[in-house]
Amino acid sequence: MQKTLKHEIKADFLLEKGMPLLWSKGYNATSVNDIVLAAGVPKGSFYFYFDSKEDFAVKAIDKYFAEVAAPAFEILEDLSIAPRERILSFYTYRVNVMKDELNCSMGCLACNLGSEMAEHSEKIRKKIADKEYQLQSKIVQVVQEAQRLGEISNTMNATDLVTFMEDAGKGAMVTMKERNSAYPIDNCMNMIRSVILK
Amino acid sequence: MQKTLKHEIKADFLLEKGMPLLWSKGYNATSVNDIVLAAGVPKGSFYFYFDSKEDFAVKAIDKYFAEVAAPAFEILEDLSIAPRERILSFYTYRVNVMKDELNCSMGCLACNLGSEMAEHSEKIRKKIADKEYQLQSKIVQVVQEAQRLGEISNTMNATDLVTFMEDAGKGAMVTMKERNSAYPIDNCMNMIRSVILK
DNA sequence: GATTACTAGACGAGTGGTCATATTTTTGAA
DNA sequence: TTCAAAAATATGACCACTCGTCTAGTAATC
Repeated sequence: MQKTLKHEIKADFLLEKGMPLLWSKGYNATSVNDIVLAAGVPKGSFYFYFDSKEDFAVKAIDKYFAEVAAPAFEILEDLSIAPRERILSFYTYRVNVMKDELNCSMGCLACNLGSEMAEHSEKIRKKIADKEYQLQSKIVQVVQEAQRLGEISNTMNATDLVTFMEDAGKGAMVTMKERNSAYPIDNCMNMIRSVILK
Repeated sequence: MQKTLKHEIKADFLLEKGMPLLWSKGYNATSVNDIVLAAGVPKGSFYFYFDSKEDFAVKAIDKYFAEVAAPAFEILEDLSIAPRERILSFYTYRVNVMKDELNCSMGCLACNLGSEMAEHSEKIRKKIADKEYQLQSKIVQVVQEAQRLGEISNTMNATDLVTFMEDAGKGAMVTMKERNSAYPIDNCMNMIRSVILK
């Protein structure tokens, strides 16, 4: 089917209304009905704009990285700031976004869907793995730059370091949801600052 | 209802057969039917042994910590090993258990359910938070002991350190599932050894 | 015969997804 | 500029199925 501009705009509207549901309730707990209700659109229209619920989720992940994660990317690329400070500022931004969301309860869409769906949907798993790889590559570049400048010890492999930081952040988000507390991500931030990036 | 021994045994049998499903497929993707089918028990019986599916999950978490996590606890308490080595050995054991499970795809039951259900079921959230707190407390004790002996730097607060390690492990498990690879947990283990516990 | 242990099967609600039909928009020749 | 034909979009009833739960009943035990 040929996709017109109008088609794309309305599909995006569905995504805009449905993404928060997917984000906070997860894949299985969010029904197609919930999504069309939130968007004020008849049920039948959903399948005019998306092949399936799975297709919707994949596109929601795209949108999440394109919109929610985009401002964080910009920080990483701001050459007016020293590399190490850029990374810290990047993480601080992400932490603040998370804290703003509904009492620290939503976490990260990609992380949530990854944990819930990685085993059950290859399409979703691949999309998340792909997007996270892109994100990680950018961070690695900045870390390497910081290492070259001597801002960060260069005894560690940059990829290993970044993987570890990202994983720590992911886990901290899960714990945050389990405890209804911001302590895990604050602690994670402190640790990254004082133990990892030095 | 008065619970007889027989009742308890059969309930435990249901848990034994159902826990792996909950573990690998998650809460929403595991139906009561799946559970009774796996146990070869009539569907109607399920609600004779459990109040609800949620109740089943809570008890499965109990069983998980009591049985799957128990051998790891013993390592932590083995006074014949020096504290720092005890912690490393404790984490190594957990990593190996995870690697054995179905191509690194199952992760940790508590972590999985926490991520999926913390927002939707207060009972499940509390049970997980409670069990993880107990686990964390034990690790903290050993870390403090290692700090007292000078095996680990005592500049960091032990609770913060352990929270960070646990979170890093949790996140590494999610990434492991997303990538179908053991690298994240191996990397996490190396980082704990060479960066955190020193 | 009374009490307890257990179970079959049905219940209503909800699922993702389909489809025939209705409406709107676009098109292009008169 | 008009207007019908064609394409795009909208709609909600409907499908077959699964869900968690419960009730009414059978089987076992005392």
